[in-house]
Amino acid sequence: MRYNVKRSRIVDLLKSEGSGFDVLVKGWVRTKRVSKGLCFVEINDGSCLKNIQAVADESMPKYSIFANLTTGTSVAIMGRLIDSPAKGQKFELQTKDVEIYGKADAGEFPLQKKGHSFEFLREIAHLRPRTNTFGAVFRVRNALAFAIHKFFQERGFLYIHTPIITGNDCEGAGQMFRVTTLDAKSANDSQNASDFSEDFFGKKTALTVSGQLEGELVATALGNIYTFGPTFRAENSNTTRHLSEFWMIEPEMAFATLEDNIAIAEEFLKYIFKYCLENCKEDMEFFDQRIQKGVIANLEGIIKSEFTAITYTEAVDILVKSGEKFEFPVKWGIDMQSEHERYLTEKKFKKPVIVIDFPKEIKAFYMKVNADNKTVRAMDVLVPGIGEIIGGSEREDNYDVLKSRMVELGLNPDEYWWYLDTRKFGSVPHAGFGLGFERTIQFITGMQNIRDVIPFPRTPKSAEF
RNA sequence: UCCCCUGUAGCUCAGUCGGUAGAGCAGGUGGCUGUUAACCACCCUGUCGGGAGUUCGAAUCUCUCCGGGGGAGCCA
Repeated sequence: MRYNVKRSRIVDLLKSEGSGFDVLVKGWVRTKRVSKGLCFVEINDGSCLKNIQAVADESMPKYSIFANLTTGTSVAIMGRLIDSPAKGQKFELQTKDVEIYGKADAGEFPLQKKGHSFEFLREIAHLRPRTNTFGAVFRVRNALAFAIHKFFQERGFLYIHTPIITGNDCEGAGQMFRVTTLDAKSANDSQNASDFSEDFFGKKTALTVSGQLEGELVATALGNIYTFGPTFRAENSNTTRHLSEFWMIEPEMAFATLEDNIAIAEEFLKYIFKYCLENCKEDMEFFDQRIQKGVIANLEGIIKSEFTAITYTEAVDILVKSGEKFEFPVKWGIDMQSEHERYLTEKKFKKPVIVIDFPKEIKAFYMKVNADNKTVRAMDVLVPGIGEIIGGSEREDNYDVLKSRMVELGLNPDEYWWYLDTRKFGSVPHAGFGLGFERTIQFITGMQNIRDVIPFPRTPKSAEF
């Protein structure tokens, strides 16, 4: 179809100031309704949640083509944008011409006009972006990614790319995916013989479980940095909160303490929530109505509230005195279970809670040890429904303490010589945290399963598409 | 990895005491001048997840394998 009109995005047409002019729309047929000599076709082009309704009657030259369009067909519609005479939409297209790009057989196309279960849609992940819910999810995902960059860029943080293939094993953050060019058998042999000289990198390598250590190296030169990239965990986790491949944001700040870390985490979360509410209004209303009632009010409440920060010791105290019957009894020194986090965020405080100063035994080697020599300067930001959304800490900046912590936890300091060097040469106090990108999308949208906030989820036994 | 639930038409699901399967939607055909998950009528649709067993007879009971979901652990 050749016209002097440029393709318009539906989002722009529906916001149009006036009407009565010709426009060209390209998209996919969502639904169709036919009466005698009159047909309504709704087109969606992904630019927004709403469809635009195209109307034609028998006087339109290509009416039979128009009236025979089926759900899923890709089309170009040329027509006049008019004020709709019927209720339900402000504007509609009075169709003058139609062209089919690609048909979609009505008997075969799996997406119907009606709602589908998310389980079913996961099996057709290649087509699910064409649904209302997933269109909205991916638009919010995009906005959130942009908001994160915007937040850090406005504050002078530099976006740093840390490696995806990493040579330092046993980072302690979880099981790692091996990266090798050896065939499966010799890779296994090598594992036992710990001989990787034949392998591509000449050493044992894996996909990163965190960019933090490398992030620290750069932060101790450039000041404030952040990473935003894919992260991989080979854990056999089967939950609504875990993926084998997910995206993580890790800011790292030189000359910063745990208190600075807490302040920036709170400001950050409020900023990105606000950005999504303001820039994805229509999609957020959809989530509020159809996915989880109250998500908008919940986010608005959080933006206005002040986060509560309590120490681990205080948290244990609250839990012990709560009178709740927990499956895992609470006592100082244990790691907090989901049920404990839930109690704090959902019952006790009913908002995000920051827990700090955890026992050093249950936290990572790089966290700064407090003066009491029992706890470390860690922080977990817990939110209702999801649990831990941010995990961070002030880092141990004392060379000797860090080295002995590594030994305590069974790590070989020689393998981290480059990390230790930052404490040897011009060491500075510094802090940072990690934010799970998908968990944040879950929290914002109210989507229950993490597999439904990433286009093509990777989970144990599942890597189709 | 552990615990629980689940698998019936393309989708969502019903199927009682064990007697060989059904509804809505989708799809097809026809009808209807403005529909909004349009409506009305008619038509089509099944290795009841696979295998084995109990039984005269299994969607239904038992065992087993596979898939899916939820919870837990691990974590973000």
